[in-house]
Amino acid sequence: MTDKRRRRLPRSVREQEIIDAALGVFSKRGYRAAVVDEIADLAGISKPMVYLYLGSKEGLFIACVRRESQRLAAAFREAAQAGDSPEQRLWAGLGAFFAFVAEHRDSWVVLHRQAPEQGEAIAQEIADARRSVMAEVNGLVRDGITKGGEADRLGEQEADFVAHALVGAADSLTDWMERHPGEPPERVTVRLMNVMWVGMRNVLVGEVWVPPQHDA
Amino acid sequence: MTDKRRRRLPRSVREQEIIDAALGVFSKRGYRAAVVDEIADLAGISKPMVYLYLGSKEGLFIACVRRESQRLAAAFREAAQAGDSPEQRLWAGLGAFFAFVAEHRDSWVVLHRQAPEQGEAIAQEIADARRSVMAEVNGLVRDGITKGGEADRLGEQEADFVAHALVGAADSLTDWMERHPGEPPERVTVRLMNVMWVGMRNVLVGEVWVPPQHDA
Amino acid sequence: MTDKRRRRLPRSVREQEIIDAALGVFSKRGYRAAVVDEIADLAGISKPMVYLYLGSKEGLFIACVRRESQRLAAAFREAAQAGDSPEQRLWAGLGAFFAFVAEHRDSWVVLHRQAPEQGEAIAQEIADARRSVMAEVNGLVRDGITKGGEADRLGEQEADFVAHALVGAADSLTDWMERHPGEPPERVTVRLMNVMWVGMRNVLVGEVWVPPQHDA
Amino acid sequence: MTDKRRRRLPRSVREQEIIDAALGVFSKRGYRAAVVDEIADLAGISKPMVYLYLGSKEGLFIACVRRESQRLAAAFREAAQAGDSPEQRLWAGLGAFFAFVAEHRDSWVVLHRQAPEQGEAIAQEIADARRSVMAEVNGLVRDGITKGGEADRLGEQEADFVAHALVGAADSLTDWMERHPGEPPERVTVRLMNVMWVGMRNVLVGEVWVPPQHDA
DNA sequence: CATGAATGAGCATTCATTCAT
DNA sequence: CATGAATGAATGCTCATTCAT
Repeated sequence: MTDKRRRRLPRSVREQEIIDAALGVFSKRGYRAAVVDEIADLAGISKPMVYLYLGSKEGLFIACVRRESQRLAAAFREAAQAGDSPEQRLWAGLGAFFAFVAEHRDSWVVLHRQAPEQGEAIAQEIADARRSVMAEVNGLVRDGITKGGEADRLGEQEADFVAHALVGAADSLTDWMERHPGEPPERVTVRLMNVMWVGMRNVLVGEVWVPPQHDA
Repeated sequence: MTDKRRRRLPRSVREQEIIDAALGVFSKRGYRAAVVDEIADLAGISKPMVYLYLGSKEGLFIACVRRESQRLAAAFREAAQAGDSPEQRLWAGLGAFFAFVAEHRDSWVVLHRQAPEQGEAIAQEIADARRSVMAEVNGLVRDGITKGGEADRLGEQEADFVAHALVGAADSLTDWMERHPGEPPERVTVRLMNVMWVGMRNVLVGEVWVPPQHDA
Repeated sequence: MTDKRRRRLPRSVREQEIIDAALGVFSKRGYRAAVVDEIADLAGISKPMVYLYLGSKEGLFIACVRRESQRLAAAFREAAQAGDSPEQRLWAGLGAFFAFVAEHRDSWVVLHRQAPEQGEAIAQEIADARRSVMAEVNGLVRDGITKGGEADRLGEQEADFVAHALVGAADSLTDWMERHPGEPPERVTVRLMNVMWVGMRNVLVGEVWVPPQHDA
Repeated sequence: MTDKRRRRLPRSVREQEIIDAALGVFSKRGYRAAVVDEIADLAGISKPMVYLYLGSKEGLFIACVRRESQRLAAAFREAAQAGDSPEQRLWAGLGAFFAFVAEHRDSWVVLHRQAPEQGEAIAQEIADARRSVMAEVNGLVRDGITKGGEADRLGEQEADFVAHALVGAADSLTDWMERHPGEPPERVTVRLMNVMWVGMRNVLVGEVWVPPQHDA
C-alpha cells in the first residue's frame, strides 16, 4: 500500500493479499466495473504479478468467491457446533452468519449480490458458492426446528423456503444496520430471531396464518 | 426489432419502448456490462435515437430506475387501499409487492440488485428509489400491525427493521421461486406471511424470543 | 493517409482499403509484430473501424490471405488460358505468376513466408491458400509438359515436385530481383524457363541426370 | 528440463544448449512470437541465466543465426571439397546443402524464413548470414558448371541467378518432403539435379529456351 | 553461480458518444 | 426525424528485462 516498497513475499502470503485487494474492489465496483489496475494498486504490487498469481480477472474473481464462501460456511459450522440444544445451535449459527454478513460486507456482496451473468465459469462458481452457503443455513434450519419427533420435521421444501427468507432478511438488514450504527450485531440477530423464529416455531405447532377474508 | 421498420411513433411511446429495452438489458447484464448497442437493437432503433431520447447511458439507467420504482410503489398503494382491515391491507400490499418482484424480475433486479457504486447521479437515483420503495413497505407494516392503540404501535425503528427483513426475504424468495416453478406467487405470499406475520404479531403481544442460555 | 480527413466511404471501398493497409503491415512485420494501430493509420482511419470491418487481427490476416490467394490464382488461370500450345500456356502462366510475385511482394510474403504457427484458424487459412496456389501451378506443369501421349505424362508426384521447385525458385528470385533492379520481370521469367523448362523437358525425353561416380 | 537439475556446466556447453533451445523456439514461433521464458524452460535453466549468457532476446537470435550460418557454410565447403570433378563437387555440395536444409529445419527456417524487419542489428545479421550462404552456393555453381574454358563460365550474374533458383527450390522442396515422408533426401537431391542441372548445363551448351511465338 | 520475485511498456479489443448525411 | 460512419478513451493481458537473495 503505502510503505510496502518492493517487498519480497512468499507466494502464499502475496496471494492472500491479492485476494484481499480483489475482494474489496469487486465488492465496491462489481465484476465488470472492477479494474485490475486498482486491485494491483491496492495490493501494493504491479499488474503482471496479479496475473502471475491468479491468471486472469476471472481467476481473481473465482478465487475471491471460493475463499469467502468457504470462510462463511466454516463460520457457520463452527458456531453451530458449540450449541447445546437445537434452538441454541440455530441461534448461534444465525448469529455467526449474521455477524459474518455484517462484518465482511465485501465477502457477502461478492457472494450474494453479484449478478450471475458474467460468463459460464463465473456463473458456475457463484452458483456453487450460493448453494453451499444456502445448504449450510438449510441444515441449521432443519436441525434447529426439528425437536426430535418425525412430525416436527419441516419438509425439505419448507426448510429451503425458510432458509431463503432468513438469508434474504439478513442480507437486507445489513443495509439497515448501516443506517443504525448504534445497533450491535447481537441485537440485530436477536431481533431477527424475534421475528423469524417465533414464526417458524408456530408454523410447527400448527398455528398457521391464513389470508383474511373480505367482510361479507 | 422484428416487424418495426421505420415506424413513426410519438415521442412518449418510443421513449417507453426504449426504457423497456434498457430495463431488460440492464437487468440481464448489469450497468457496466450493458451495451448501448444492444439496447438500441432491442428497441428497434438506431443508437443515435437512443441518445436523442435519453441523453446517455446514465440517462437510460436513471429512466429505468425512476419508472420502475414508481410502478412498484403504485402497485403497493393500490393493493393496500383495497383492504378492509389493517391485516388485510398488509397482506394485500405484500401480495402486490411480492407479485411485482416475482413477475417483474427485471425491474426488481435493476432496483435492488444493482450495486449503487456507479457514479454519483446513479447512486443517488438508486438510493432514492430504494428509499421510496422501503417507505411504502414501512408504511404498510406500521399500519398493518398497529391495531389502533398507541401501545401496539411499533416504533419507527421496529417497523423499519421489519420492513427490511420483509423486503430482503421477498427478494431472496424470488430465487427460491425460480427453482420451484410449480409454486404460484399467492402461495409464496401466504408462506411468507406464515413466517413473518405471526412473528410480527407475537412481538406485539409481548411474546418475545430470548436467546437460549447455556446449560449451567 | 494524408489528405483523407473524415471521409465517409461505403463499406466495400473502405474494406478494401483496410485490407490493402493490413497486407502491407503484415508483410513488413509478420503477423505477431504487426500492430493494428499501424494498419489503422495506414488505412487513414481509427482502430475501432478496423475492428468493425474485419472483426479482429486474425480476421484482418485471413482477409488478406483470402483476397491475395484468389488474385494470384486468377492471374494464373487467365494468363494460362491465353496460350495456344501447352508450352506457351505454361510460359504464360509462369510469367503471370512470376510477375505477380515480383510485383505484389507483400501478397507473396504474406502467402508464402508467414509461419503457419499462428493459431488454428490462421494456419488453416494459410495452408488452404498455399494449396490452392500450388494446385494452380501444378495443373500448369502437368498440362504444359504433357505432350499428348499418356507416356509423356508426369505422374502426380513428379508434377508436384516440379511445382514446388518452380514456386520456390520464383520466390527466391524475387530477392535476386531486388538486387538487380535493371532486370525486367519478363527476362527473369525467360531465364527461369531457361533453367527449369529445359530440365523438365529433358526429363520427359528420358535424358535423366545421374549422380557421377567416384573415379575408381 | 528432464533430468538436468542444477547441473554445473562449463560456460561453453551451457551456452550451446541455450542456443539449441533458442533455435527451436525461434524457428517454431518466429522472432516476435518467441517467448524467452520458453527458451529458458527448454534449456532447463532460469531466465536470468539466459540473459547472463546471451544478453538479450536479440542476442539470442543473433547467436542462433551466426552459429547456424557457419554450420551450413561449413557443410557446403566440406562436401564440395571431397569431389573429383566439378560436376561431382556440385552434386556433393548441393546434396550437403539439401540435406542440411531438410534435416536442420529449424536452422534453415531461422536463417531463411525470418523476415529481416526486426530492428537494425537483426536485419544486418540476417542479411550477412544469407549473403554468406548464398555466396557458398554461388561459388559451387560457378565452379561446378565451369568446365575449364573461359567461354563456359557463367557470368557473375548468371551464377547468382541460378544460385537463388537452387536455394529457393530446395527450400520449397522441404515442404514437399514433409508431405512425402517416404522419399529419402538423396532421391530428392537427384530429382532436383534432374531438373536443375540439365537446364544449367544446356544453358552452357547454348541450348537456350526461347519464348514460344503466338501462331501467326 | 543461480533463481524467484517483480515491473514498465506495449498491444488487442471494446464501448459510449458524436458527426455528416 | 433517423442513421451509417467514425473515434477517444479505456481495459485485460503479455513480455522482455531486472533486482534481491
